[in-house]
Amino acid sequence: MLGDAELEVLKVLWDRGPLTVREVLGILQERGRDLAYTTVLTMMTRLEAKGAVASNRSGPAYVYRPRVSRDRIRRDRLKGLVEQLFDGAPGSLVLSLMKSESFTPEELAEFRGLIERLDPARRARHVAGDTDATENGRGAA
Amino acid sequence: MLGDAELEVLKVLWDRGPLTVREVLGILQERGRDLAYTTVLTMMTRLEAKGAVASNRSGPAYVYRPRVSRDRIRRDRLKGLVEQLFDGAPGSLVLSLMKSESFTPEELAEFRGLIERLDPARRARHVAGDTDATENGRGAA
DNA sequence: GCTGTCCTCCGACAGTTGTAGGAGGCGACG
DNA sequence: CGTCGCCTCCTACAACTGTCGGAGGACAGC
Repeated sequence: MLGDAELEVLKVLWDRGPLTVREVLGILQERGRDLAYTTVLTMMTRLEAKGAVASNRSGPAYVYRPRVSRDRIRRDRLKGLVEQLFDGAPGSLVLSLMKSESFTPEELAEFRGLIERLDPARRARHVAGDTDATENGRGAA
Repeated sequence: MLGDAELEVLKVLWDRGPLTVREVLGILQERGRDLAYTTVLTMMTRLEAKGAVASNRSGPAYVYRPRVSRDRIRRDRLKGLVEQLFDGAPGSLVLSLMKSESFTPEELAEFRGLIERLDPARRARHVAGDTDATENGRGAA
């Protein structure tokens, strides 16, 4: 759905809050990304058409803000990848990643903690129902 | 790089070994995927142009076989996703996935084993404290 | 030898994405 | 008042992807 360049713009909005086209352009240019003003404008217009951002006129220019969270996009991409290449089994993905990436001891510790929390059979400690419902429900459609 | 339809064809080749265009077409049609012969031919030709498959004439038709492994594609996509959306920190991805997917006890056990293998130094040590995932860049701490 | 059946090659065409130019509106300023 | 600068809108266009049709070669069977 979202292309690479579109995502790049969306990421700027996630990181730096509501911004105008010119501001986004400026930030991207600081990073060495050399684009025309209208290119960024097109990206943001398309993002709005796709429902990924919203805008409201404020002063001379429109100000855009994200309408989808980074977390939602992350989950969607992850889910797509799992279904497309890992037979729908997220565990395969994790295994694949663990085999091909090196993790810091901190990360490993974190995983350990997470596993503890996810596996009540193993350690029936206080498994607080911390299902962080950060966003709208996992609707079907 | 590879589009969805191209990947679909490649997956058939991974699963069912060297095949002709007509055989791939047949398999896809069995799955309810209704395509023209030439469409599949185009996919396979493009896959070959991209180096993802190889072919050799054998009898009346070319027989195609994968030239890139499923594992390679998996790793590449995973890496792309990590860089694009998880700040280059594979740990963030794993955390995200673990938070939003439910795993079977078998998978969790597998992860545990994997963690042990990846971090032998800490094998016996139990991590104290609740390292809260602040999700910034890894290492460099 | 003509026809039917496969196979490949070439070209086409629409939709998406990345990139941008030019037209036209509007307020600031000399 | 004319011009500059900034903003949006519309249009364009190339690359990539998904989808195919028709031309043309090779071989089987009548």
